Amino acid sequence: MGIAERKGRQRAEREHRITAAARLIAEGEGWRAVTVRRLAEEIEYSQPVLYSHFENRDAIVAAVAVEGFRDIMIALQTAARGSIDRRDALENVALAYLAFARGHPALYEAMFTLPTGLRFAEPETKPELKAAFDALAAVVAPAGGDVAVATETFWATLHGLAELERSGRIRCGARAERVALVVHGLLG
Amino acid sequence: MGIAERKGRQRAEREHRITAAARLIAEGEGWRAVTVRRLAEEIEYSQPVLYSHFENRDAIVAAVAVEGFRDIMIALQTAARGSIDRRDALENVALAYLAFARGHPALYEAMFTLPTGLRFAEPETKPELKAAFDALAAVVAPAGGDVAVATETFWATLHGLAELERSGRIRCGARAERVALVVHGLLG
DNA sequence: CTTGAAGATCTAGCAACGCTAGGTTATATA
DNA sequence: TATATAACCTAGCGTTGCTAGATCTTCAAG
Repeated sequence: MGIAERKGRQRAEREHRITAAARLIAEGEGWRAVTVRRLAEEIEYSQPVLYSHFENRDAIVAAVAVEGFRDIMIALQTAARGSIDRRDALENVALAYLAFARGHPALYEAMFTLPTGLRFAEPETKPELKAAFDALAAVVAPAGGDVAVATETFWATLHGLAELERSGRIRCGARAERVALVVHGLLG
Repeated sequence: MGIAERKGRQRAEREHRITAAARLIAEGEGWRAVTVRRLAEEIEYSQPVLYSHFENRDAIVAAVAVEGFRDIMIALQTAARGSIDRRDALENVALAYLAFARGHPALYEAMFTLPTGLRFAEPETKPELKAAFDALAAVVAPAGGDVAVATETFWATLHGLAELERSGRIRCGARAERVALVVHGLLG
């Protein structure tokens, strides 16, 4: 009776094709180009099929965002692993964070600025979000003091830098200096 | 021949009524409720009239955003003026910034996350944006070091804190601790 | 005062959007 | 082979941003 399993697998694969298409289109033409009609055409099904996978368009964006949190966690952990000391780790993680935001702007937009209903610090918080936060906390932790507060502040700084860089409101050329300043503030 | 002036004044006033209506609706029901039809109804003109004032809907959002930069500049200057020393000034300005974002979420959204084409550090940068940046720089400046870099970093941190608070991703209860940490990092 | 050009405004409509009701086809079970 | 169920599609509703073309108003020249 593996027939139900097969159906389940096919369904999951189709769902993945939806988010993959959304991500691809968004990265190439912006989220405005990601319409339900376009996605339906892309996966070669009619529109109502999408609504059997996701409650609405925002839920599709949210699904992509969750994928993004998985990706950024890996990027941050990799950056942390290849570091020699604490200062180096903080700097590498910060630069990796900014590089991620710059390298996948549409993905980052889904994660932070588009209206997905993703929450933190709540019962139904997705494990992917928690894991990404922990990846940051692991680098901040050795400072002593309140780790949660320090991690939140570090994260906010990185997010702000990423956003203001993306919107062209701070000079991209001064990135290294700003990161150095942030790391100095955290260590001093 | 004050007739042309009168027409100009009336036009300017009508334009202001558009942005005022947009701001009001956005603050009350979110930017999704701010449609061109709705605004037209609000000012009691037909839709095409709006397009004689603004190129498209985004330009209306951008106009509101510019108003927002004027407002936040005033808020920051006021906070700075009522401070006794540098540490106090930094803390007051930071808290005022976060309070502004929290108090006018739709306005702040227009300023930072909605797709207006507002740029900084470019020839056509609006004076309102520059002034708001300078209001921050004035508090950061006495630190020594590269003022521009320090201001950009301070601003990014505040923006990140505002955004992550708004989206419920960091605990609002720990706001004061985070601000204290930021100020400490800047002074140390 | 009339007339005609210029400007201001509106009506009506296009294409595209998110989303859904209801009918149709395919599939598994009896 | 018949039937119930699941899967899927067609067609359409209401709304959106935006615009072409018609209409009405204003003002200067004859």
